[in-house]
Amino acid sequence: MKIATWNVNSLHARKERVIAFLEREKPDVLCIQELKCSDEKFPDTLFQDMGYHAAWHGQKAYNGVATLSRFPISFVEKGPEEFDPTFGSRVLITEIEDLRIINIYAINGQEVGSEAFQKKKAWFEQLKDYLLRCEASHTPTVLCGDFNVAPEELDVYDGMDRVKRLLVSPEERTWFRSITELGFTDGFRWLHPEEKSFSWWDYRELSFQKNRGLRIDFVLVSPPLQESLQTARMDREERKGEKPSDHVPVVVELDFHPQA
DNA sequence: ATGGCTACACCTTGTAGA
Repeated sequence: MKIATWNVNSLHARKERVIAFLEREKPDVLCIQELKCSDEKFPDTLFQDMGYHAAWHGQKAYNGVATLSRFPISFVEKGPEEFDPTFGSRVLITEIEDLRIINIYAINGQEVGSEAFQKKKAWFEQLKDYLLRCEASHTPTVLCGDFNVAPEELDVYDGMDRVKRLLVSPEERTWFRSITELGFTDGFRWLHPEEKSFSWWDYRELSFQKNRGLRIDFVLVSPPLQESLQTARMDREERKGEKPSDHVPVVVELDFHPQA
């Protein structure tokens, strides 16, 4: 199975790129974040015509997550009960046979110590509560999306201005670890323990050209899937050319076949 | 010290992103 996660920063603005990505990579599953699109405007027929089943949890202007799958989706849950609905459309659960896909878009947090930062903390606690309830560690589960945390120094460009501590603060890294400590393996890091490779670059200050990026997008897998990890990479090409998202897809291949 | 890009909305100015 080839599984990709991509924060597209507006599905409408990125439509052509998403189509081209699906045609080029042919992932079995694509988890999309930051749709910035209401449920009514989600282009489900477009994806149907391309051979993808889709589930989506949209919201006007902000947030929004969608999961596309070449396999039929047998279960859909939007923003499980653990999550405060005022935090926006940020979590979408789908099941493909015995495989559970948890597609997430973490709260950004705006500034360390701010009110939004406290919401980010609460959101991670809610995620942990949900993962415990659904016993994610004991079943084949993929937890992927935009975590808005760069968990290790290897995930941060050299010389980052640490006055701006958001995404790299010790607090946020603790929240990230509280999730991985449930038994999840970071697919990219597991396969590439020394590689400094990023999934996001700021639009400003020629950050991509200078490779001043962060790794904040992840495909995490539960223990039953860890040994099935085959390949993982950042689709860096997606940050080039006209109108890119500020994030690139993370693409992971698993030696796993969903079974009823 | 600030703003720097991009996208969206209550759309020429504010908000949020990361």
